[in-house]
Amino acid sequence: MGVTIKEVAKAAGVAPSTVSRVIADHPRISPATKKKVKKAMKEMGYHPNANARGLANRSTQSLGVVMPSSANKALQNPFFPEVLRGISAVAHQLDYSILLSTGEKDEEMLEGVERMVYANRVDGIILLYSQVNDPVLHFLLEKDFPFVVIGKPSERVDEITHVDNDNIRSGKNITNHLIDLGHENIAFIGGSTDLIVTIDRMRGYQLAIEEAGLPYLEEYRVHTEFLKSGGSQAVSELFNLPKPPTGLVIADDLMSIGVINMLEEFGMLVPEDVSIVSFNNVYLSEVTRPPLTTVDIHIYELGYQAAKCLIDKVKNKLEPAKRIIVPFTIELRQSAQSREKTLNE
Amino acid sequence: MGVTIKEVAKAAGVAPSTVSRVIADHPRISPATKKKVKKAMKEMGYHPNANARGLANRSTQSLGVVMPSSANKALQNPFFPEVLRGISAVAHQLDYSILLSTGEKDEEMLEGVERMVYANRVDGIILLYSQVNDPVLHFLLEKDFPFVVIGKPSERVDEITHVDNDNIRSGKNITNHLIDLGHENIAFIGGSTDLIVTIDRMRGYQLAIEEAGLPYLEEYRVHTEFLKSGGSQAVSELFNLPKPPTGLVIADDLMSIGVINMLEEFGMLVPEDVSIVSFNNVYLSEVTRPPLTTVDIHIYELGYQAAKCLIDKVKNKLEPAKRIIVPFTIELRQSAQSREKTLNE
DNA sequence: GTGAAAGCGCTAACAG
DNA sequence: CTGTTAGCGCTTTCAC
Repeated sequence: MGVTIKEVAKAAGVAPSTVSRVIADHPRISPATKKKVKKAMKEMGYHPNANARGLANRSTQSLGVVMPSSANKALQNPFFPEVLRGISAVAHQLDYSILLSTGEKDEEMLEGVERMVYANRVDGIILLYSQVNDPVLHFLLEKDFPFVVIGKPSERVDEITHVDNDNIRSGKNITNHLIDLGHENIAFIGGSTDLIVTIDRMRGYQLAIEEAGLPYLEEYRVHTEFLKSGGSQAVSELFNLPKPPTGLVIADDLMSIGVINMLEEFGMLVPEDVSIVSFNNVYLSEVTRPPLTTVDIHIYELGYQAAKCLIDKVKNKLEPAKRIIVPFTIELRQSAQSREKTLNE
Repeated sequence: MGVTIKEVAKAAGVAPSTVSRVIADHPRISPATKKKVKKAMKEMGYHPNANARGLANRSTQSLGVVMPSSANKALQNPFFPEVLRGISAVAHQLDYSILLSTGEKDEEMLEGVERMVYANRVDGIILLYSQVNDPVLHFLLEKDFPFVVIGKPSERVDEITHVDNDNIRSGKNITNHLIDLGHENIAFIGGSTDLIVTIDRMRGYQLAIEEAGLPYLEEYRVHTEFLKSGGSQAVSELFNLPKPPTGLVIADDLMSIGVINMLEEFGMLVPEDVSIVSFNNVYLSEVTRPPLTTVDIHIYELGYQAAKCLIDKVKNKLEPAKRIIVPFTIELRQSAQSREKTLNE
């Protein structure tokens, strides 16, 4: 095994506790011994043992990150690597490790989180999703374990630190963009209504539609699992309505790509026949054809802020619950065009 | 903090070591005490402390997973979540945790791995990529730390346990598919030649081309960073050649999607004007338009096998180096069609 | 400013 | 089969 603190101590001619103090950058230590010890550490290639440290001061310097269940294909959404990038950045900077947890089924996920918490493997946890009635959330709440969620918690919003976008407002804004382009029949396509993000974005859509005095129709709202076979049917039904939509608000870029391809199969072009706007601005949305008009939610920043909040919270149990709203911007690209143009073609 | 082994011992009226034995499922322990202890554990909500365990028996029950640097957009490739799924599956099953490491720059990545190793945070490491002259690989080799790579190591192939596909053969097969379809001018588009996977797939392409007596031309080989702006130019040059290709072998599905869109910009359709085949069979390749003819490399299985190998190796330092080749299959879809058809249209 | 000693929670001989 | 006794490597009072 590696060099231990004792060996360093002996080599430097001091006590182990002194070496420990040097590691911790203790104030009351003479520059001379400090230098001496540091030299010995370097020469011997000393590195503190995380386990021993953790055991001695009941902390782990690591953060748990919980991805959603991989049962659906949602995990393949580039959202996750991107948010991980943000988390990693601060973790690396502040010398934290990242423990990843996911699972095929919901039950497996809970098990994973329980293990992290019970075994004392992490100091805190970041939830990369938010859905109604989440057993993981309940568990964390019950154990009073430090955690933050990316997205808006489905309950106890004021007691749970979370980092989110204003999805209602962005939903409203992006829908308004379609309205400004002259569209009057605008449908909404989103994923599971168990996800808070879907709910919020649809709510924004609703607000814009109603404020503009346009019809907020049941038939205009489609909820389908990401790109599943059933999705194709749902979308086709939309276009068999007496008044098919000319504009689509879609809750996720990846879904948009799927929908665009479905539409093409039905012989409809985007944006010539139907305009599409969506959310996230993942990298793909820029290089797909047509490039997507989409809400940039600044995924990296979501991860970055969440990690910072969590570390604050971990270091100070009394840190109050915070809500951080990361601003969004709208990327205008080619998937949406004016209704006029649509008609003239 | 949580319940300790001592408290359980006292409650069950046995010694701590007995409790420890029960936890470890030690053979020589009477069913009676075993039951008694288990009952106490359950009642008190006991969970062993991972740190203390690790410290006492110098092991961590966790695996480090190293993703490539996030400097380029490669991280957004659905390959990674998918391979993580495979790793997670066995990790969960065998009660291992997953420590994730990545970094913006190469240097940061090395730092991350060093920390994992030096601080004794992981028992072994999985490298999710393989490139030439990788400092991380060198470090691991030098420290003689247990690790496996997914892909083919750039050096010391026989000494390093790795899980890979036969990328040369798959490259050859899929190129042959294009040849069988009657294509004679076939180009190759791949990412960085620092990546072994690119090299192998191109090599397969070369073999097929040469075996068929077709021209293996310098101008037919394009290496471009994934979907970068430069990529567009490189691709356009390809089609300004005196004999532009009618078939494209592309080293990665995501790249294919980018290329298809570029081509469309130039007014060329896939597969009508040019046929495309590629690799990985990520979920997107099935729902994109056209669906991609691609090599299914069984990503999940790669992760699954890698994790198993690593755990074997961790448990038994003497485990010999292995090479596991995960078989590939070819998914025939619509992005490639016969040269005849191409001409007739 | 530094050392001695106790202990974090668990495991692993060694006895018996 | 089970209890006793040492630690694993580090931190942290408490003295000096």
